[in-house]
Amino acid sequence: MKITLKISPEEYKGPFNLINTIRSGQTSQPAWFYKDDYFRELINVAGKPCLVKISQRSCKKDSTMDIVVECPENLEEDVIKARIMEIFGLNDDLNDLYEYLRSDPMLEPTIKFCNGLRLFKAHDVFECLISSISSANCSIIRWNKAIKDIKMKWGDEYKFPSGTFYTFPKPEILANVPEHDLEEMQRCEDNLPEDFKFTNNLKSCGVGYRAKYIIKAAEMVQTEIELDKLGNMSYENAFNTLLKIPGVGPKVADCILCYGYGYGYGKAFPVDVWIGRIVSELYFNGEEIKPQKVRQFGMEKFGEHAGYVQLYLFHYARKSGLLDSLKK
DNA sequence: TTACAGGAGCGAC
DNA sequence: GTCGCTCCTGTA
Repeated sequence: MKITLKISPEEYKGPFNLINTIRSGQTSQPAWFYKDDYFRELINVAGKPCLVKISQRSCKKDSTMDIVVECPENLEEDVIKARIMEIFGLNDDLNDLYEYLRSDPMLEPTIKFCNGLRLFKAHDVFECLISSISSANCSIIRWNKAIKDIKMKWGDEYKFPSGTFYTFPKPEILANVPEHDLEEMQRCEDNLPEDFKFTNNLKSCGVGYRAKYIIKAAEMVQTEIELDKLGNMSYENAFNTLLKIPGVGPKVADCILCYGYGYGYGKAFPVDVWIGRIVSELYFNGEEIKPQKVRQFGMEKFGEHAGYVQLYLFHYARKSGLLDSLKK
């Protein structure tokens, strides 16, 4: 059945820009599929797979969101709305954030370049974990494609009037997929034609050497790591727990806490080379600083706003040309 | 064509 | 604990 609803600017604090939020490359999930003015994704709402389509009328910032939900049975509007509010960071108070950003001359310019940009939270923390592992040492385009490939190959397929969508596979599925084409070949008992292309393995999705990390991560979340409990731990505890997973270092762990769990972990400050260069340029006269120091600096200086500050600094640098100037 | 960019793992110190 | 090499793929 089909449910339509709206979320108006009066329902959240500060501006919201849907396109920028979805396309900002946050590792909670790949960008949603875009067609005919609507961004689309299959979301689990109250245990039901629903196709959620969202459009923000015209390009005007702060404009109302039009939402169409296709789901197998009737769902409370409030439940759907709460889920969407959570995913798009609409419970975060951006007026409060902007007041904070304006108090620092280095951060103040980020506001006009990132207006309405919000944390894009995971709708599936396991997907966020694997997305974040895949993003390491990799471009946004590449890891987005990899995750979409994984969903198509091993996710559950759901057909809706407006198209076919896939869930992110459960850990027990992903833990058992072949790592590379040799392993896939060994598992085939049939007589295959000589020129058969092996494409049902993780490496064929473009994750490269991270394939073995992904499989191991999928195993670990079924045994020693309980993703559901991470959200209730102290930040340090959750961070150290995530570091046990292969392929998860400090940057990836912070991304998972920031985008996967949001709320309590506003102080996570994911540091990649770009954030390192930006922080160095803005606060240390371009002097080279080690990532660990940048992380410590970010967490101490920006406190509970650290996650948003890193998001805003990166996009400000991208759009203002600062990033290009740092490449030289 | 080859060189390099991008985080994390790993072995050497 | 820190250094430097390696992993894979896309891009220049």
